[in-house]
Amino acid sequence: MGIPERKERERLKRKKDILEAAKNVFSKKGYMNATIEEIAQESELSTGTIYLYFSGKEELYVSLIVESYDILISEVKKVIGEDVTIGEILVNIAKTYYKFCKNYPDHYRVLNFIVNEHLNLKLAPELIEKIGEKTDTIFKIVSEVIKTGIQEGIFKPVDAWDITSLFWSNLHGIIQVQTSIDYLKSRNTDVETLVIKNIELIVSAIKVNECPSRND
Amino acid sequence: MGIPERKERERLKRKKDILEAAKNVFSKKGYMNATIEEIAQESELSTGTIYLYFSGKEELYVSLIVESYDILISEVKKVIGEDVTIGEILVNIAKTYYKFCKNYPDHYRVLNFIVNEHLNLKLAPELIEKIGEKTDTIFKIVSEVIKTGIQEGIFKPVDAWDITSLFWSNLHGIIQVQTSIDYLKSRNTDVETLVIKNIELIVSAIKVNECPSRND
Amino acid sequence: MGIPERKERERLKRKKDILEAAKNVFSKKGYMNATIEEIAQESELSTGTIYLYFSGKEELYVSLIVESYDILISEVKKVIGEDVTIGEILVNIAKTYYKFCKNYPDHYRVLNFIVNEHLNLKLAPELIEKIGEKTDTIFKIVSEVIKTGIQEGIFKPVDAWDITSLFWSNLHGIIQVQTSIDYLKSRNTDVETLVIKNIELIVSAIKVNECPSRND
Amino acid sequence: MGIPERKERERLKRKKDILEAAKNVFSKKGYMNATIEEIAQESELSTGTIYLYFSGKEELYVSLIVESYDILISEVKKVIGEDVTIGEILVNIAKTYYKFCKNYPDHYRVLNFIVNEHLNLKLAPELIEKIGEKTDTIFKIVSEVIKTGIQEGIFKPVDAWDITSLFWSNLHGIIQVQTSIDYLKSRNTDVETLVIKNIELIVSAIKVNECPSRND
DNA sequence: TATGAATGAGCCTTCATTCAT
DNA sequence: TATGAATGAAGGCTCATTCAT
Repeated sequence: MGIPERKERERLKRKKDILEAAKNVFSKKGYMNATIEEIAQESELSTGTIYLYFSGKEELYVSLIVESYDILISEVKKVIGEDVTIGEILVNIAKTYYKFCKNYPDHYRVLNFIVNEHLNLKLAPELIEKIGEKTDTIFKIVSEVIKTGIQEGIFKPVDAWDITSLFWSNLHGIIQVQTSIDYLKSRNTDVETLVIKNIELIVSAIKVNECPSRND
Repeated sequence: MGIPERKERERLKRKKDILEAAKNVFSKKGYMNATIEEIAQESELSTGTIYLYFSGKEELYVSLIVESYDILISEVKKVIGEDVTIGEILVNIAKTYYKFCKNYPDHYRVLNFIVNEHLNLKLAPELIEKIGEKTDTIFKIVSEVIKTGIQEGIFKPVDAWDITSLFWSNLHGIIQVQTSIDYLKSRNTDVETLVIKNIELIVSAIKVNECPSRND
Repeated sequence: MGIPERKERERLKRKKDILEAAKNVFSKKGYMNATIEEIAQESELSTGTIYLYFSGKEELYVSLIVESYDILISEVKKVIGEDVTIGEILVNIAKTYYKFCKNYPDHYRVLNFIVNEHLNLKLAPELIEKIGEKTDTIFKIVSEVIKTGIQEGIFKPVDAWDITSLFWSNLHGIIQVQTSIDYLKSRNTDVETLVIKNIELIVSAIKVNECPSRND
Repeated sequence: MGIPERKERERLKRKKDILEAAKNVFSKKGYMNATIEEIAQESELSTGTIYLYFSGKEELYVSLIVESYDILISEVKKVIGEDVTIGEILVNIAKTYYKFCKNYPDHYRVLNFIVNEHLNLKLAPELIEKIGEKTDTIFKIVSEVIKTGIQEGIFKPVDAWDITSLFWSNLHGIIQVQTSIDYLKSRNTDVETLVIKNIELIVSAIKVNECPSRND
C-alpha cells in the first residue's frame, strides 16, 4: 500500500477514462472521422495526455477492441458453466452475444467496424496479433462446447471449427444485417427470436438422431 | 457510325476506365484512405479529368456501388429463370452470390464497406436513395421466390420478407466472417460448402412436410 | 467586297460576341469568380475559341474596359459640342456619366472593378498602357473644357488638371458610394440630383465673380 | 500576474501578429490572390496555426476590416470633441480620414477593396453585419455633427443623412481616384488640399446666410 | 477555324503528433 | 505528469490554358 501502488492505480484509471471517451467518440463518428482532439475533450484531458497513455490513435482503437472482446468473453464464460444441455449452451451463447450488442452498442459498433476495415487500417503486426488472440479465445470457447458435444455423443462427428465458424458467422451476419436493414427501412424486427431460431437450426442440424439435412 | 457516336463511346469507355481504377483503389484502401490522386494515376489520367466524369469522390464511390450491385443483380437474375425446384433456386442464388464474391473481390469489398460505413459516410440523400433502390431490387428478387414457394404450397406461410432477411443475413455473415477469419488465420475454409449447407438449412426449415424445427 | 473582307467582318463579330458574353459574366461574378468556361457558354462558343480571339482572361478583361471607355467617351463627346455655357457643359458631362452608369450597368461595374483591383491584377504593361490611354482621353476632354473656360475668362485661372481630377473624383465617388449604400440600406437615393448639385458646386467655385469659397 | 494572464496576453499578441501579416498580404495581393500559406510565412507561423486563431480566410479578412474601421473610428472620435466650429469639425474629419489613408495605407487598401467586392465575396451574413455596424458607426458620427449644426442654426435644415452620404462619397471618391491616377501617371497630386477644398465647398453649401448655390 | 477533353499547378483546410513549459 | 499551442503534410477540388482532331 505504498505510493507506487497508488500511482499505478491512478494510471489505470486514467487509461480507463480515456478508453471510455474513445469508445463514445469512435462509436459516434467511426474510426476515420473521430479525432484525438474530440477524445481528449470527452475525457477532459489534453491531447498531449492521450499520448502519454497510448502510442497513437491506432493503439487506442485496438485497445478498445480488446476491451470490447474482454467484456464479451466474460459474459460468454458465465454461460458455459451453466447446468443445461449442450444445445442450450450454444443457444445461450447466442442470446448472450445478442444481449451484448444491445447492452453495449458502442462496443458492438467498434467491433463491427474492425471486421470490414482491418484491411485498410494497416495496423502494426503486434496489434493485429492482439486482436487475433481475442477472436481465437471466443472461437475456442464455442469450439470446446461443440467438441464436448461430440465426445458425449450428442453431436455428430462434425468438424468443430467449421461449425464454430458457422455459428459466429450466422450470429454476426444476422445481427449486422438486420440492424442495418431496420435502420434503413425504419422497421423493428425481433432480432433476438431470429437469432435463436437460426442457432437452433444449426444445433438441430448437427445433433445425432435428429431430423438431419433434407437430403435423405 | 458518326462522330457523335464515337465520342459517346469514348466517353463511356473513359468512365469505365475511371470506375475500374477507382474500384481497385477503393478496394485496396477503403473509402477514406483512397485518394483521387491515386485513382487518377491508376487510370493514367489527371485529377482534373476525374472531375469531368464524376462530380467528386462521393459520386465516384456510389457509382461503383451501383455498378457492383448491377453485376450481382444480373448474375442473380440468370438463376431465377432456371427450371429447377424453388429450393434449388434459393441455393443457386446463394452459390451465385458466393461466386460473385470470389470473381469480383474488389466489387465485393466495395459493397461490404458500405454496409458498415453508411452511417459515417453522410452521403448526399439522392446517393443514398440510389443505393437503397439496388438493395431493394436484390431483396425483392429473393422475396418473390419465397412468395412463389408459399403460393405453390411448397413453403409454409412464413413472412416472405423475414425469410429474405434471414437469407441474406446468413449469406452475408458467413462470407464476411469467413473471409475475415481466413485472412487473419491464413486458413482456407471451403466457404462455398458452408454457404450451401446453411441455405439448405433455412430452406428445409420453411418447407412444408419436412422435419421442421426441433421443438416437437 | 471580297472574301477577305467577309472573313474580317465575321472575325470582328465573333470578337464582339465574346466581349458581350464576357461583360455579362464579369459583371455578374467579378473578375476572379468569372470563368472562361462560363464566358464560353454565354457566347455559345467553346473555351478554345475564346483563345483564338483573346490571349487569355486578362486581355479579355482589358478589352472590355477599353470597350466600356469607348462607349463612355463617345457619349461624352456628343455633349461637348452642344451650344450651351461652359458651366452647363460640365454639368451635362456629369449627367452623361450618370446615365452611362444607369444604362450600361455591366460596363460600369467592369470599370469600377479595375479602379480598385488594378494593383492586384498584375496586368501586362502594354495592357495597363491601353487603359491609361483611355482614362487620359476622358480626362483631357474635361480638361480642355476647363481650359477653354479659363481662356474665355469664365473660370478663374485654376489648374485645369486639378479641377479635372476633382470633377471625376466627385462623380465617381458619389455614384460608387451611393450605389453601395443604397444596396446595403435598401434605400433609393436620387443620385442624379446629388451628382448635379455637386458638380454645380464645383463649377460655381471656379467661376469668376461668383461667390467663391467662404474664406472671405 | 498569473499564468492565465500571460497566456491570454500571448494569445492576443499572436492574433495581432497574424492580423499584421494578413494586412500586408491582403494589401499587396487583394483578397482572392492572397493565400493562407503566404500569410503564414509572413507571420512566421505554420498554416495550421492560422486556423487556431481564425476560422478561415474569410474571418481573417473581416477581422482586418473591423480593425481598420476601429482605427479610423478612434481617430475620427478624437476630432469631434475639439472646440472649434461645426464647419471646422467636418473639415477636420476629412483631414483625419486623409491622414488615415496616408498613415495606414494597408488598412486603407483593405477597406477600399471591400467597397467594390462586397458583392462578389459572398461573406457569411454575420460577417457582413459586423462590417455594416462599423460603417454605420462612422456614418452616424458625421450625421450627428450635421444634425447639431442644424439645431444650432448654423446649417440649413438639410437631410443630415444625405449630406453625410455626400460627405463620405466625396472624400472616398477623391482619395480613391487620385491615388489611382497618381499611380497610373506617376504624378504626386496634393490630395489633402484637394480634399479640404472639396469639403469646404460642401460645408459652405449647407451653411445658413452664405452664398448658396448659384441658381439665383 | 472551331472544338472540348485533358491537364496539373495551386489553394484552403484538417488533424495526428510533438514538445516546450 | 499534464498541457495545449504549434506543426506541416496531405487531400479534395477548381480552372486557365493547351492541343489533337
